[in-house]
Amino acid sequence: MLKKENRLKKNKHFKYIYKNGETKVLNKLCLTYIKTKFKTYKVGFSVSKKIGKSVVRNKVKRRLRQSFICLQNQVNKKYNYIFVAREGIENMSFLEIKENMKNLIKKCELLNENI
RNA sequence: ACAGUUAGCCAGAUGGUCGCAGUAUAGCUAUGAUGGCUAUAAUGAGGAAAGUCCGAGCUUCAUAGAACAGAGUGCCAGUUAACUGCUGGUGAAGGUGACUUCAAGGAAAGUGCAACAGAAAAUAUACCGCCUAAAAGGUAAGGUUGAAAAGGUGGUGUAAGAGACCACCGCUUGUUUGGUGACAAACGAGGCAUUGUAAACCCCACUCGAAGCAAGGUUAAAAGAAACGUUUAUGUUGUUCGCAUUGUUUCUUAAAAACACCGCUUGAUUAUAUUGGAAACAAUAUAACUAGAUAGAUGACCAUCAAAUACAGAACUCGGCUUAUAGACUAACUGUCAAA
RNA sequence: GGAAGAGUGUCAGAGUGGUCGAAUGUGCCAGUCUCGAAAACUGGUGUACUUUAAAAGGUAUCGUGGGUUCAAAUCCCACCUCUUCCG
Repeated sequence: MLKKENRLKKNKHFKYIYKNGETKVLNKLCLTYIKTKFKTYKVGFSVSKKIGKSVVRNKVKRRLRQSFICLQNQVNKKYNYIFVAREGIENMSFLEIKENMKNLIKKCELLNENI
């Protein structure tokens, strides 16, 4: 799991990022990001009720978290991120999601490959 | 062997690497705050956690108040904290059977409804018919309609007919016996009057105050703006009475006006044994403490088990009901066929 | 987590248990009008299966499945889907 300080929690923060951040979409995964005001970066995940029942939603959320943990060290740490799942993601395997996330971050030019 | 009925049980396991949650212990740090970080330890979703359909605990709302309205239940006995639940029985219906199902009081307290068709839909003014020569009547056997037509079948009887009378069956009703009781059986009597519908209104008996952990409480509580109101407003399910509070509500800014902490998990708890009971269930003894999150904890990868998983994720807590469900197992019983 | 409400032709939306496949509007089709269109006016029109040479007919269907009733879109029960409200 992510550490507590790296999680987005407040509804207010989510609203702020949605309002002011930039959004990009790739293959049923959506990323909204903005420069951070906190000491470290923060990440949030959003999975809506459209995707399925609670079991399915939990599964998707866990896979998203796990994929982010794998990419954690390669990501630019001066930004806040929200990942939003779209319909169809429940049929993708873990590896597909991980690969997809990596490409999405690359597309936003936030991937720091030197570190 | 095949086909079934009932009851019960399991809900992938083991090992390795990384990672999460609260708890306990130790250390470091220092917040408005019971905070934050690191290490170690053991623990960490279900049989339905689901639907929210019933019932309770718990909390708040005058005194837990009054009346009317409203809602629910409905064979009998037992059981439970409580229930529309459960257990056993009675009756009815279904099945060859094991067995299963049932909102199963009252239509003789009253009101309503029964379309179309039909003579007539409940007070029979009787259409065709039958009978008396006709008139005026008698008749409810036969006909047609309809979901339903005024006890049924067979005889006696008659002008023709009719429970008018008789036998059997059904119905109503009385007594006796058995049973705690629902009810059953036996023996008589009536001579059939009074169709169906109460998951139509209703009557009878019993039960129900309301809202829900987003309940509600604790600490702290700065500045600005708007709306309503001056005995109104708000709360107490609907209405009336009665009662309580004295301002109430909303928005903006700063971590924040709770997004902190309590409520929150030791409980009608779980496991085992014994006793009582036909069973549901109850009593006693011993042992155990077993999730408590708040953008919301169980995941990712690898190996083995022939193969590999269905329905599905705690959100204050229990007892039921209902619905979803791959695969595997246990026990008892029934029918058919074959062989001995 | 808790509390309410809704589901009827293509779409919107009425509907006392009985002549209801079901008012009305909209959409679609045909006609009148016009040089041609629009508007207006008139008439028709749900879907599936079945039967027939065709017309006319028959059966089912008011979210799904049961029940009460002679008879259910309507009454009762269970389930499914959608919507709204409570910080």
